Amino acid sequence: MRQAAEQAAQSLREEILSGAIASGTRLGEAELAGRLRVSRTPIREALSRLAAEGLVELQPNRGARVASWSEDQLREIFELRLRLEPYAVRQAVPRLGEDQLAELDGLAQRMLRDGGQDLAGLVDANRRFHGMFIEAAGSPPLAGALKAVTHAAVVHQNFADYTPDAMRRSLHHHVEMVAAARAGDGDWAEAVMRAHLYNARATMIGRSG
Amino acid sequence: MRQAAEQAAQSLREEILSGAIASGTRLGEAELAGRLRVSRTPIREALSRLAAEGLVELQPNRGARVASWSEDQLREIFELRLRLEPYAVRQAVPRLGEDQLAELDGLAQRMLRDGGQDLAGLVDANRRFHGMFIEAAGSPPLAGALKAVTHAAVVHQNFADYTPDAMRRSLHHHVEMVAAARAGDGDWAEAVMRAHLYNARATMIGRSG
DNA sequence: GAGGCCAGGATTGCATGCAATCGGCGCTAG
DNA sequence: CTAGCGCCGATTGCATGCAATCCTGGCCTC
Repeated sequence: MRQAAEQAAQSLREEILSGAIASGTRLGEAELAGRLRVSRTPIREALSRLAAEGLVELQPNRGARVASWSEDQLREIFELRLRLEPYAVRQAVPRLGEDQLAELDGLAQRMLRDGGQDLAGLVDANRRFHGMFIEAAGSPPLAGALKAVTHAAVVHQNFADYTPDAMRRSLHHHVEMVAAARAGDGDWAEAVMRAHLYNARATMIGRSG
Repeated sequence: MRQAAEQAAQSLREEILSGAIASGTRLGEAELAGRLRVSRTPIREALSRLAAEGLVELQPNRGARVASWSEDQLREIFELRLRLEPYAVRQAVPRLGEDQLAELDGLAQRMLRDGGQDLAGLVDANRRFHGMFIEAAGSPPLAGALKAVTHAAVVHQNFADYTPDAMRRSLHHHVEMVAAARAGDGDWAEAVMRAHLYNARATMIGRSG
């Protein structure tokens, strides 16, 4: 996987994770090849990878579709995030530099100020916020496991379902997490992340899926 | 990923997970294509997937190598297994049928009887043993996360480093886990798995890597 | 009128060919 | 004798072509 294929994979990943391509959408090789201006070979390679990451589902001789999740699976995904992501945050806190803290702060403030008006922007900022902690934890295996779990649709469908109260709580959690990180208090940050995820899970489970 | 590519991926996975191909080994596309009797295209697709799974490392224009792990990463991998695998066992226990219990029992007994003489056989049986619990947990996201974490070399290098005492404990843990599962006692099984992993980790950390 | 079947078009799966890049070796200069 | 440069074989990356499979619609049969 290199240049063209890598780029194609990244583009698709981005589009799926941001919600630009809906769950269940069919992904034809020829169509993608035309759209991304490469031949089908790198497209196939990209789809292969995304399938291994769990973002798309491949059916033999029947092409690829953007993956979708049942409510049970979403519940399970939160269970796993609860076991991994607070841990990741704890590991990350002592490793965050001033640059990263500033960026996290910026993201948290921006999300809070916008208040969930711009849903697409929120999804993206939220993804980057969580991603930065995972990255900063500095453990490829941990990052891999979380990538296998933290799927787009979760984050995305999620925000669409938030009540105003849940949304407010969520946005304030981000800010609090940055404060904890800046204070160098891993316990605190970990606890906030845990609360953050329970809040998200409750929102999700009470409703559709 | 379908027929030839799928088969190639499975073959390679098997060879890597069983330790037949050592960590760091170079995987040339042409060589693999010749050995597995397919063209380079499905090989490339297979390597792509295995890279996403973390079993091989792809360097642009420089081919693929079987992944290897630093001691820090191995430590981290155990940390993650400890967070996921006991949970998986707990979920699995109430879902195990008589057939599966019998198979688990057979594996545990066989490993115990052999006592670590046949290292390759042990690695394989151990992999199947753990895999059955993960499978039985019935959660694709959990299985995915654990796959991203439970790499071959870990299990493999591991057994090679076991002291006789640690080996004995490990093999008895398997038997005890089956007893717990048969008793339908998820708490028990979970606790045994936790002990099992701590035992493995201690073995690994005290020594090289 | 409904259900099954067959043909045509579309799509995937794989093999092959060619351009681009990399690594190793020998050559030259200092 | 050593360090740096450039060429050449080897390998990867991608595009294209062809065979196999699948889906869709229209038709025939009951």
